[in-house]
Order: sequence, then structure tokens, then C-alpha cells
Amino acid sequence: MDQVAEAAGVSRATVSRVINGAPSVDSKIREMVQRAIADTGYVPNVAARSLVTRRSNSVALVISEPDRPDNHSFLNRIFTDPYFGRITAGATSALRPHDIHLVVIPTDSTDHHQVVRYLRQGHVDGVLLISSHEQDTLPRQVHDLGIPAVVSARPTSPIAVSYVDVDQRLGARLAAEHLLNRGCRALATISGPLDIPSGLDRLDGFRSFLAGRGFPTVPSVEGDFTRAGGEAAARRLLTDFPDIDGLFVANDLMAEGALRLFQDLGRRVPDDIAVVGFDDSSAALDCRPLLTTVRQPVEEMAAEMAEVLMAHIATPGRLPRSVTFQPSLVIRDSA
Amino acid sequence: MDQVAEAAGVSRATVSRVINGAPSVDSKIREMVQRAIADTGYVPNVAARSLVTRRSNSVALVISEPDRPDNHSFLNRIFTDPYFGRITAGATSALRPHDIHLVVIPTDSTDHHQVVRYLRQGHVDGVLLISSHEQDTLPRQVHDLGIPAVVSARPTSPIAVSYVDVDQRLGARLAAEHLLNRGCRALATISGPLDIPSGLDRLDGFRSFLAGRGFPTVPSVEGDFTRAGGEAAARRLLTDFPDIDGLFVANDLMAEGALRLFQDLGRRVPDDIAVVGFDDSSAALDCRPLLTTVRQPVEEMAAEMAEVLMAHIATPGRLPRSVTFQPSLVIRDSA
DNA sequence: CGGTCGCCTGAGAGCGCTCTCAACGGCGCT
DNA sequence: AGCGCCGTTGAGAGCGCTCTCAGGCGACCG
Repeated sequence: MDQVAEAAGVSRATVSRVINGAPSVDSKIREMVQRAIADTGYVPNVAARSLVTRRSNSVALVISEPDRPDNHSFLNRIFTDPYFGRITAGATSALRPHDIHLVVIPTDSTDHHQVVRYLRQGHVDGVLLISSHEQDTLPRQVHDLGIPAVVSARPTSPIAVSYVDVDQRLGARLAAEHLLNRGCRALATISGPLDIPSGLDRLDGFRSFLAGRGFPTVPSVEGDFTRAGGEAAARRLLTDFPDIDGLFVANDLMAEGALRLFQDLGRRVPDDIAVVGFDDSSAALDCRPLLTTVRQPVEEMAAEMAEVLMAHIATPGRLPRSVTFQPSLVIRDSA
Repeated sequence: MDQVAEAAGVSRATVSRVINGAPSVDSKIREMVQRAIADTGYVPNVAARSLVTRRSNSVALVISEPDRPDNHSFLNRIFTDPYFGRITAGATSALRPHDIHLVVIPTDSTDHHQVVRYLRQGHVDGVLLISSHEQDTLPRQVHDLGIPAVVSARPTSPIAVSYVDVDQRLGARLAAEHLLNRGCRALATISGPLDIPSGLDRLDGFRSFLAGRGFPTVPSVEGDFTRAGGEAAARRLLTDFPDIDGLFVANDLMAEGALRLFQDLGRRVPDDIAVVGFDDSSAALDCRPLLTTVRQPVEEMAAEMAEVLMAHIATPGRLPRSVTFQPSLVIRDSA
């Protein structure tokens, strides 16, 4: 930097001003400095800058999920799940124009030690926190740290934190309505894990809407949001209720598994049994028949999380706010 | 830090020594300092540390792929592809014990401006570079920057850089041998993009092995490593060569697409046509029938990349080295 | 008992940047 | 013509840490 200053015949302060685009620099001088920068091949040292600005220009994407005994499969599941992929994609694209980079940190939702230490050390300016499990204490811990954060779903305990969510119950209702409109009368559902709010809300939304339409009891089986889990759940469901003609599955991956089973069993979809998924992830297009599903704009939601986070970082005292997206029904071939 | 020093009755230098685990500290003093750290809730400032150590304790995972016109789908494809997911998982798990974090940076392989600037600024200590396209200049640019790097495949131009790869030709040969052993005699292949070495090597390995076994010409269609691409390629192949009974597909995703087509067409797998994939990704288990495939230990390869990178970072002058993994055949139901 | 060696510790100089504050010069006003 | 103000620049003080180097003290040896 001293070199640049000397080459341009100005002080370090002025070089700094040019680099940071301060308006109060004479245009001739600005030009000279820029030429000097180009000539010397000068590149600012980010550590030194961070030290004084207290900004790192990066944010963490923390994915907090219950660990499996075997850590290997845990990471594999996380990074292979299209849901998290879409989140990463959405966040990346929103952050890019701000020149902010993303540090991806998967963590066991029962042991936040490492992550908390990382965050406290000031590596990042803020956190995008993907945490869905009810008993997960990370949202609260992050909140207590006082570091800017946005959570991916309405926190279960009332924390003053910004979050972005989709109207889960409305989504379930859209599915129920569609199945009803098709003429299905023996409805059932494969729910998500019931210890996570989105799992619960989709189940409850589905049931309570149907209750209002004269279906007081609707069979359900709990799934785990994986393809294999969906297949197993569908099998159980069919054993107990062989006559169902309409099925709402709480995410696309499980729906894909269910479709596979129906195919193996020779049940025609949607003629024998209509299936509606949830997410509208790429999995919905990998099914046969193509999956009718409730669209959740995950990329846009992640981008919104990023924008809200940027706002929090820019104006520290800012009050938390929540943004709720509307789901929509995407009708394809399975229902 | 001054607070801690005062509380423990020592100098800042000693506090620093304790934090960094220097051996030459009296155990009583060490204890006092640790207590002081706990009491004051002191957390080191990473920016200040980076400024003097010139280490950031993070590395970049740069994924360089040709962009699509629409950037949105580009990011989506990257982060939804299980291959990249496995890489991320493998790298993360290898880096975690070193307390190194991963900054994920997708980039258009034709415009490296942003990435290069990022790397030059010293944000990261090294780069894991996922780049497969032949004409991609990023490996060379990174090499010229002089920053520690490991590439995911043998670079096409001879650059003195470390890389990790799998024996592509051997993998293709395993597939060919297996199809032959099953009794298939009308063989064909869906290749990967032919402007990327792995695509070329798998095709060439397949063909040249078969040539040696009395099959001088083997039909092939070029695919794009996506499910939809695989389905389209299979359709084209079947149009021109309706009688093939053994098919090698250059990755699992395309194989899944092909299987889907065969199912729609009523071709039985493996009885009418045997199919062997490549990768052994999660997609292989999402197919019906379960996919026989050439296993590429992607997670282990990514972990090895990380280890090699750590070594380069630790000892700057270290000579580049390459590690080649052996593929293996995983026999399931499709062949 | 004195000298010397070696182990620990403390003092202090940076690392490379930003940012405040003061100085300077030119301009417009009275 | 003098005064004051604004716009622009430079000087210099940190930001919080590491690390070298010198000094002190105890131990061991002669």
C-alpha cells in the first residue's frame, strides 16, 4: 500500500479512500491511484481490513440436523439432500452481488460447541441458520451471542429473531383441496418427523382442513423425509389401509419412494391412488409419473433470508422481522 | 486480551502462548491463564491473528462449471448434483479435525475474475479446485497465483499441481468386462460430455478394451451427466440401434434417466438390456432396478484432496503429487 | 560459593489497514 | 481586501494479536 501511495505521489489515506470508493477524492488523483494500483499489482490485505472494520464479508450457513451415529452418512445426507442444495443455491445467488461469501457449516443439533466457538470468534458477520428440530437450542444460543442471524423457520420458543418461512398449513390445505376436487374420498398422509414444526404443521393443516370438510379421521404414518423412509411408510400405510385413493406426502423425496412402491405393487397412479408431494424440488421431476406437488419457493426463501441478514448486519439495532411465503400447487401427473 | 493478562497476573505474550498451546509455559501459570480466560469470557479476535500469522484457517472449494444462460439454474444444478454433494461432504469431514472451514464458491468456468480476486486477497489458505472442462484456465491461473491448490482431476495441460483422480479407464473396463461376462454382445455406451477428460477417458477406456476383445466398433451417444440428458441419449441410441443388450452409462444420473426410459418402453432390465452406471452415487439406489455401477470413492477422494492441500499449506515448497484411486464394480440388479 | 547454562517470561515492535482530526488552499461573501 | 467555510489531503493513532529478543532466575557444575 505504501508502494502504491508512493507511486501515485499521495498518502496511504488517499489510496485507502480510492479503494473504498470515497466520493471526496479528486478525479485526477483517483485515476493516478488506480493506475498505480494496476501497475504495482497491489491487492489489499483482507485480514488487516477486517481487523479495523470488524467485518469479514462472509456469513455462515449453519445446517443443524440431528446426527447419525456415523458421521460420514450424516454429511452425505446433508449435502445430497436437494432441499439443502436449493437453500445453498438461493443464498449464494443473493449474496454474490454483495460480494459476501458463504461458509457452510453442518452441525449436529445436539452439540453446538464447535459452531458457537466459531461464531464467537467473529469469523463471520452473520448467520443463516437452518434449524428445524423443535428441541434444537442453537437459535437461542445464536440469539444470545448477539450476532446477526436469520432462521429458516419460525422458532418454536419465542425468540426475538428474524425468520423466513412458508405457510405450511396453507400448503397442506392446497394438497387436501386438490385431492378432494379430484374425487378422492379415502385420504391419508405420510407426514414428516413429528418433532419438527414443518412436519407437524403439514400434518395438522391437512387434517384440520379435512375435518372441516367432513373427514374427522385421516390415517397418517410418520416418515423421515428420505426416499427410503417414504417407501417404508407407504408400505405400512397400505398394509393398514389398503383402500386409500388419495395420498398427501410431506415432501417430494418421500413421495418418490411411495411412487416407487406403488409401481412395484402395480397400483396405478393417479388412477388407483393419487399422490401429492411437497416442495417441488428436482425430485418431483425425477418421478414417474411426474409429481403433483405443493411448491415451496426454497431458493427465493433462502435469498430472502440472505437479504434480511444483510439488513441486520448493516443496521445492528434493527428489529427482527419475519417473512412468510405463500405455497402454490403445481399440478402434474400424479394427482 | 489485556484483561485476561491482568486477571492472571501475566503478560499478553504469556496469554498468547497458553492459547496457542506453546509447551514452554509453567503448568501453574497455564492454569491461571485458563481460568482467567474462562472468567473473562475472552475470545481471540481471528482477524488480528490472521493479520500476523497470514493464515485464515479456511480453504475455498471452487466449483468451476460452464455457466448456463440463466444463472439461477446454474447454481441449482451445482448444489443439487450428488457428485458435488459428495465432494463437499468428503472435504468437510477431512477438514473438520483440522478446524479448517470451507468456503464454497461456484464459478462460471469462462469468467474467473471474481474468484481470482477473492483468492488473491488472501481470504483462504488454499483451494480445492473442482474443474473438469478441458479448456478451463482456472487451474493454470490458480497455479500462477502461487496459492496452495489441489485439483480434482488430472489437468489437461501439464501444470505442476497436485491432483486426485480415479482411474477412469480402468472403471470403464470393469463395466465392459462385466457386460461381456453376462453374455451381452451388442454393447453401447452413453458417454459424458466429450470436452471433459473424464467423459473422454470413460468412453475411450470402454471402447479400447472392447476393441481388444473383438468389438472394433461400439455405438455411443454423448450425454451431459444429467438425468434428463441420459433419458434423451438413451432414446437416441435406441432409435439407431434397437438391438443393443448391454449399456454402459458414464454416470449414475444419466443411467437413472435411461432406466426410466427403458421402463416406459417396456424393455426389461437386465433381461432385455443390461445397464452399468458410473459413480455409485445415491442415485444408484434410487433406481429401479437397483443400479450396477462402477464405484468411484468420491468422498474419500475429496478427503484426500483436503489432506494433500493441508500438507501443501503446512510446507510451502512441497512438490506436487498426484493420487489415483482405484474404481470397483458394485453389482446390483441392473446388470 | 561463584559461574554458566537453560528455561520462562515480559517488553515492544510490528502485521496492513481505516479513520479521525487537523491543516491547507481556494472560493465566495461581505 | 479580509474573513470564513468547504472540499480535499496527510499525519498518525490505533485495531488485537504474534513473535523475537533480551533479561531474570533457578539449577547444576566446577
